[in-house]
Amino acid sequence: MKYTETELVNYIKDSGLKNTEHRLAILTRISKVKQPIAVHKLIEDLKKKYDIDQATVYRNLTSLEEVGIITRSDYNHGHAHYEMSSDEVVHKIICSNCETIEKINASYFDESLKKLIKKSKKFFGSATKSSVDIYGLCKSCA
Amino acid sequence: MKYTETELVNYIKDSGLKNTEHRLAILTRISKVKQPIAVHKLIEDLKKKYDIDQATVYRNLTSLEEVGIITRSDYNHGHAHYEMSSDEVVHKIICSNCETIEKINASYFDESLKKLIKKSKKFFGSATKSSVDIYGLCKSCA
DNA sequence: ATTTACTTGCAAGTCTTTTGCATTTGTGAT
DNA sequence: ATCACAAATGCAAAAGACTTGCAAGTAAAT
Repeated sequence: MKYTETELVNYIKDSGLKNTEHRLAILTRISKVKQPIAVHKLIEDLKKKYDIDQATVYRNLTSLEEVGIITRSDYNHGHAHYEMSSDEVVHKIICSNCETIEKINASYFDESLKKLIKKSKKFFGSATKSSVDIYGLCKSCA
Repeated sequence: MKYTETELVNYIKDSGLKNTEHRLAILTRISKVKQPIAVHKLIEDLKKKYDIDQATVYRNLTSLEEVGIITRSDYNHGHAHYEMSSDEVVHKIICSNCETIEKINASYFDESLKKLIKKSKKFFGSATKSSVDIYGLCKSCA
């Protein structure tokens, strides 16, 4: 999935947030990586190009997540990862050692997942996000 | 699932770890809660009964997880939760606000999950752990 | 009982994330 | 264009989660 600058700007504006240089830079970076990006990596990358404070990055990650543009996931590594939000449920396999995250297509999950989400809504109240994750060791780490 | 003290002691001994008072206390506490317990809660609980240092708790959580007795999960809250390891895949619904975690039975997932794990092994190298999680707001928080 | 490797407590340190406050900047109305 | 105001930012400090070095203690095999 590719995003044009205009698309990203519109995501921000339509959400009610202000379109600031830093906010757009953060979102652009997230939109350009194929896998969820760790916050420390994101900050490191952004600091190369912009004079940006880590507090700004963290505050923007929170606001962008609140409006649903990006999605946070922890992968048992003690720090958060972010990626663009997506309607389609993506299944991931995560290396417990090096934190490599690979998306896996498993559309045969969709039906049972829909069923589970429905059940969850009845049971809980709301269901906004779902994840199907497998943990293991990637070929380099095994 | 209930565990006797002897069972827990055997888990520890069979794993090659030493059966210390603290280690058993930690494992016992984890085994007695029905849902994954947050580390800060675990430390708080244990300090009421034992003179135990947080470093000891963290070190034991790591060692018990390494040998496979307990399982760590982060739920996008910035801190780890632990529960007894289990062969059966349990599906969970997590309240993004208050961190309530409820197990949900969804055995209709088992087959597609087996398929995905098989695929993951081929694709990645190994697949040791899997999770199917739904996030939302519980009835009190909605 | 002795030995040895594993455990623990303590204190300090690291890493991740948040917060208070003064200043700056988008954006909608004038 | 300019104004006004809420939203966003930088900086520095702090809070929260977790780890580490080291000396002392302990489980368990011999």
